[in-house]
Amino acid sequence: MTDQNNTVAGAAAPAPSDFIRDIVAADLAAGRHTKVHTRFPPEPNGYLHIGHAKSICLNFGIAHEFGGLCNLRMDDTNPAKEDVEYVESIIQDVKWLIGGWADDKLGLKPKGQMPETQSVNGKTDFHLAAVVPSTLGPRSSTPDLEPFFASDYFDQIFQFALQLVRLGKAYVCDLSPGDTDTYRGSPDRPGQDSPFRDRGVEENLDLFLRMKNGEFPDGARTLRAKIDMASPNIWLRDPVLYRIRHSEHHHTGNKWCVYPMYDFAHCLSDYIEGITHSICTLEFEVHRPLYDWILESLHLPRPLPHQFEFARLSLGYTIMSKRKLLQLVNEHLVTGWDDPRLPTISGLRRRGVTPEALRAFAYHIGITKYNGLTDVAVLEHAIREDLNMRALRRLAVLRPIKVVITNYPEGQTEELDAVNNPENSAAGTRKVPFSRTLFIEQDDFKETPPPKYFRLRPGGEVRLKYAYIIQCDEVVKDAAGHITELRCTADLGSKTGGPTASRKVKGTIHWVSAAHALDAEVRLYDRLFTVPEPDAGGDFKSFLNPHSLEVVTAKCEPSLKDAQPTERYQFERLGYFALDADARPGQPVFNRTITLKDTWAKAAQKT
RNA sequence: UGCCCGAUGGUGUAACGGUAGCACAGCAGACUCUGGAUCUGUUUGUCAUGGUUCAAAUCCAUGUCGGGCAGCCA
Repeated sequence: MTDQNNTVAGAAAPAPSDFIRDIVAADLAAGRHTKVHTRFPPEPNGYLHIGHAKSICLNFGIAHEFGGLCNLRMDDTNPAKEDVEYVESIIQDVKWLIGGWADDKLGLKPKGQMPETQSVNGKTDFHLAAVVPSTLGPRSSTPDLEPFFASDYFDQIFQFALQLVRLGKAYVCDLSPGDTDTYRGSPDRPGQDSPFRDRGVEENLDLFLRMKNGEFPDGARTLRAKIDMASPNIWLRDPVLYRIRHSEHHHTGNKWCVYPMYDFAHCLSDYIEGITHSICTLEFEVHRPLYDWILESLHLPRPLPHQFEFARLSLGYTIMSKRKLLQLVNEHLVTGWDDPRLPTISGLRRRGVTPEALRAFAYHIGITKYNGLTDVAVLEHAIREDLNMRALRRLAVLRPIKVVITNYPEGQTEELDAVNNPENSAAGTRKVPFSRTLFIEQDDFKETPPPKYFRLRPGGEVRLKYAYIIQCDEVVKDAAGHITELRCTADLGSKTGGPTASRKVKGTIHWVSAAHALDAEVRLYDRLFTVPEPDAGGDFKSFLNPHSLEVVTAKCEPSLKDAQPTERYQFERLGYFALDADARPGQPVFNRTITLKDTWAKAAQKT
């Protein structure tokens, strides 16, 4: 059943529609499944990025819209590349992204729970059902839950391999890695049968067991499916199912020295968990015949999962390859996996992007089989739209220049009312202190302004937001000719509610009272790369933007001393900012999540 | 020169044989104590050629272009 009232980000948006959801709807309508069950199966060999976010939103979105479940599963069949650090980050990122939206669709399992052996239609079968955190009772009686791990199924997968051998559909091959390559042929040339292809079942069984028992060194033998070495599909040319790896696994320790390959483990993991729709990216399309072959060869008693593929996300001016992201991290070209310049979920979170914005983005880009390049502007729009509604407005000056209001009494201070969020009157107002000496933005004054510039200029007027209209009388410079101070007079009647308050002045600028200003470190981020497709060719690192981070000390209105990490701020006329994890009491650090749209900057640039 | 997949404005997507729509971007204007937000208007598109049909973005054929596949990675 579809639920048309479901929305993506909690915002009023229609339920998404795409070819995969159409298939799910049709399968449900035709009674092929009574309940959808998807899964999100990352390999814990890196942090999740926004491309994974697309997949998470798809898989959990389907579970959400069709009343199903989505299992979180670690696809951990390669001990060499995986680590618990990644497992933990993945759990955190998934929970954060689906929080408040699809928490009740997150399929987990009791900690340590393994698949159960059951009998279905007289056949031995393995199954591991999902548990959803929110469906559990009081906390005291709830078991600890954890994600699924493909490595928890190594026993069952091994049994399935044995079964395949008994059926004469798999054999132990002694070919070296190099020879295996040679025998495989090439895309336009058929392969050759391995000389070990016709080993008897008993010999295969014996050898495979001995592989498992550690009798052979790494790479000495493999277990291979017996399909067709002449198949036009490379993946059907007797693919390797198991390889020998004497190495410790982050989840199973030293229990195993043979590990199943992705193709063998994945379809069986899907089956064990009762997955109905196994959704992955396009590069696995050619693997689908193998996925089906394995499952069908085993004559399994329960309904089989089916694989569907969609195009992975490519986003302008960034990279999505986990290998390359790892390289940036390892070579300290960024501060870590959660560097706010990275497209990782943890980086975006640290930057101040909300899960709602990411979900809205995922909704807007859609799901297809076309490999396109998504304009970053789509992401930026989703972030701005979300932050505009929730951010508290504050006054902060990033690059200060001193202004003295010469007709304002020395030592006097007044508290002016400022609106917290014009999009939401419930956010209320706050007081902002005003005094004789202020800071304004350097950009808001031009000694020789360009055409259509309507900020402050010598002899010109501008409104100070929430305060007075001021006129610039004098520009004070140091010996080197740098402007050190602007001396201005205020129209003392122009304060909000005052007699001349309604005077029309073209420009309104932000300001901070010097005596009351709070210093804050502000990190200004720009795109990490200088070209739209850093991945397209050449050394991606040569396209790194040398100006992707600029750190300034800003002058902030005093209320910002109480800034909260969960809160989002708009520094008026500048952009959206969030408190960074590096902030300490009395030493705020803000990340600029994104600038405000700046049509003036664009117009000024054109000339 | 094998197999698989794809192609709709600048970008991303919808239209499921019957008026080519939406979003972003762009442009123009209105409004504004944020050159923000909001509102209005607007430029631009079915890869090509045939065929089927009263009717084709949609079905068929051929071609062109793009992506993927030769890890004991996932």
